[in-house]
Amino acid sequence: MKAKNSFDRHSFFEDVFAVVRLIPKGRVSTYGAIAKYLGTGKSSRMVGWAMNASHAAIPHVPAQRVVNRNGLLTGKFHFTTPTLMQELLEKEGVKIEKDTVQNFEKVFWNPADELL
DNA sequence: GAGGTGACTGCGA
DNA sequence: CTCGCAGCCACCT
Repeated sequence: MKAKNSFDRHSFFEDVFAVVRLIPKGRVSTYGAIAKYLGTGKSSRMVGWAMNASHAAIPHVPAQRVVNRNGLLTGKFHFTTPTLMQELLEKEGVKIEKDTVQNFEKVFWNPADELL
């Protein structure tokens, strides 16, 4: 196939990036919430996969604010350093313990609830 | 163009 | 909370 990059056309990556960038500082969201908001619904994997390309997104996407439904920093190994994700969140006021967001229900930000 | 992969989720136990 | 199973779909080779 042609060597088409994700940026050759309007892909849902951009939609994911747009939503993630809307996450307020000190808040976090989940892949499922974003997926549902975008309509991908059950395919929350696609959100995670989209985040895989977030490093190349401009402006930068605050992927550290996106965790799985358990509040676990599942994607921290995809950052520059495995500790960067936690450090960024703590710097924003989000408490992290054992790679898990503390008070997750309180800092959770649901796009389908806030944006719609 | 078929097959493999994955930063996930929901449900049952 | 943990463990296991199945479904899900865009992207890459």
